Amino acid sequence: MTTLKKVAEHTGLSIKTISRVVNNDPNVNAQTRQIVMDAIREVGYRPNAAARHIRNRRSHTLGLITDEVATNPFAVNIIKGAQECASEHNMMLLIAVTSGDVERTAAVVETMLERQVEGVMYASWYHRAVTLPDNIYEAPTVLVDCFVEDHRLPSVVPDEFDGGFRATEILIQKGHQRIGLINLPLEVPAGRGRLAGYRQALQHYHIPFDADLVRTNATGQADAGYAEACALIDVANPPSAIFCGNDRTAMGAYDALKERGIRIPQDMALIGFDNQDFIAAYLRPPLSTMALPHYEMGRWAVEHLLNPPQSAAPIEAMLHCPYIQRASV
Amino acid sequence: MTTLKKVAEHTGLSIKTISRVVNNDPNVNAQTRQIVMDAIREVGYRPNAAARHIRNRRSHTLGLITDEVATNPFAVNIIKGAQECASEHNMMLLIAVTSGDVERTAAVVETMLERQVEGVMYASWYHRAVTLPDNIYEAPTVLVDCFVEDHRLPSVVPDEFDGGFRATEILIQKGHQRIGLINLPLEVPAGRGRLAGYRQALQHYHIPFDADLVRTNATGQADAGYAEACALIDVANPPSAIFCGNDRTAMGAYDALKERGIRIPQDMALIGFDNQDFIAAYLRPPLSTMALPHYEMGRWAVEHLLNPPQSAAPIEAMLHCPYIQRASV
DNA sequence: CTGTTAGCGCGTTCAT
DNA sequence: ATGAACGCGCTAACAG
Repeated sequence: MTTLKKVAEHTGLSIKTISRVVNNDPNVNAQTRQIVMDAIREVGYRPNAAARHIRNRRSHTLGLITDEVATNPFAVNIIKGAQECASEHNMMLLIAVTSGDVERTAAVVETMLERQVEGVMYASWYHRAVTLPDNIYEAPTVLVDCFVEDHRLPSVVPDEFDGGFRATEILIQKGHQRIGLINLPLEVPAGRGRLAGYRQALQHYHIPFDADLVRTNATGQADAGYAEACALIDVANPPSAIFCGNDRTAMGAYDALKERGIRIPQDMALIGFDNQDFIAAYLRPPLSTMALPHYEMGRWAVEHLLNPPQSAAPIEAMLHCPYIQRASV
Repeated sequence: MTTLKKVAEHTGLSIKTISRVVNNDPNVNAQTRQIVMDAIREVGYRPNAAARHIRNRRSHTLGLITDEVATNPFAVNIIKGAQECASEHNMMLLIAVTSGDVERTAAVVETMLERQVEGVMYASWYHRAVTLPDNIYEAPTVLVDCFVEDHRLPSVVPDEFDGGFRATEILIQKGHQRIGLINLPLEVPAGRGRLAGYRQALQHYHIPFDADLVRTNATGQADAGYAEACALIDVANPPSAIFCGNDRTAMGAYDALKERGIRIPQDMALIGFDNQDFIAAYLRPPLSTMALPHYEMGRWAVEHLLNPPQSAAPIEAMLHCPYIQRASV
């Protein structure tokens, strides 16, 4: 290993002078600096981050724990957002996957704490309440796409209500008056929030709410989406547009409509939610949908960790879900 | 911060004795050990990984650099495989995304080197040749799902040839004699390897090769897959089965077949490649396909870093692509 | 079985 | 502008 000492011996200067040069201390003679720089290149010196960490008491490290996100294509942009933001702030990311297991999470947090991470993020692959081990409170923490029941930890999640409202509004503004909803189960925030947004939009535009037009995709999968779409088509007074609780539901709905020769969007408009990679864009016609702000949540989390607000109560940030216009509306 | 010293003062013992307990040194009196353990709990001592790193000269850290994999749902299982394997070996993963930019990669490698990573992995989101900065040679490195032209670095990639061979063989064993191929471009290893496997299988089973049955999906996307499938259906003597170079191609082919009322798999068998999340399983009927061993490549890379073979020449490992049987064959 | 000494690579005193 | 000495938290080597 090449150390400051090596460079010092190589130049006949003191360790401290080398250190000054490495750290851009102005109190160094220009000539000396040049000599040192040359020597550094020559011997191939590289600072030792661990030693610096010990002295400066800063690890320049953030931990990112995920239940399954690293393994779930769905939410992987959280990693990208966090990583890029961290990198802009000279921080590195330590990652770990826990499969949501609390004990495993505790162990992972423990090792991160031993490494003196300056903050930890816990990310879920879908918006939900999570159970976390106690030791996570020992580090500054931000929850990404999830929250704890008692809201003792700051978190950043998608604004489901607003997304539901705007998805419905887009359909209304296209002239639709009967709008079906194939919702996600009410057990998840996405289901509750999007439904509430849907109802609010209806009310705002003076369109009566019709319970026959609201169905639930219990599994969130494409096959159930197919079944619910069929049911929706078969009601007495069928809708002219369907707001699908997620893109997989829409994927199933596409099949149902195509089988019956119902054209999208001419005969039936469809709007999805999630902007799920490799589905939304590749469906035929490409699916218009509300995007989940994964990348932005990742960034927000790092930003918040590096720049915590003074406020006493932990924040719950709700990020905007942008509309991705394609060809199904 | 709680240090060994604190615990030592708390117990009246020497620092070294505390250290022994923490490190499970057998040379400690059982009673002393108990006293120390209690004290550790009481003062909330936690070892400092950076200090250990300096002393032991081991960082217990591996770097994972990705061009876009962290951001690309497609290959994210590389992370999961690497992470799990690392974790089993008491190592943590430092990750970085470089978007394939060589200078950025050089900078990232530099910071990883400063942190004395014990190895670095460079992962690509699809099998291809990559250009890497010189400093990557300063750390033990494994390339994942990619390789350098001169093969100076060990790498692990999918066995494209074998996958192509077996995909074709599966179709043949189902009784098909005329088998179409919508291949990926020959510029990528996947295109070359899968085509070679296809031809080899044909030859092995004494089925003549017919150039009319081989088409190329230039973009690898679903819409081009649709077009090529249409073309294949329209040849004079059409195939009874199609081997699609990737699942997105198959996704497009599904649309082409459905439009024409051709049933899958009764009228036309379809086999994909990649086992792409949220596509293969959700297509109707679910797509039978060859899975890319992303998870396994991630594991292999860590294993190789932690347990490098003695051989002089860098290995290029080719991992098996398992057949995922669903309902399209 | 336990403690002392030394030193990992670095940066902060405080001198010179 | 430069350097000597000390200490960060930890462990290896060597006493005792």
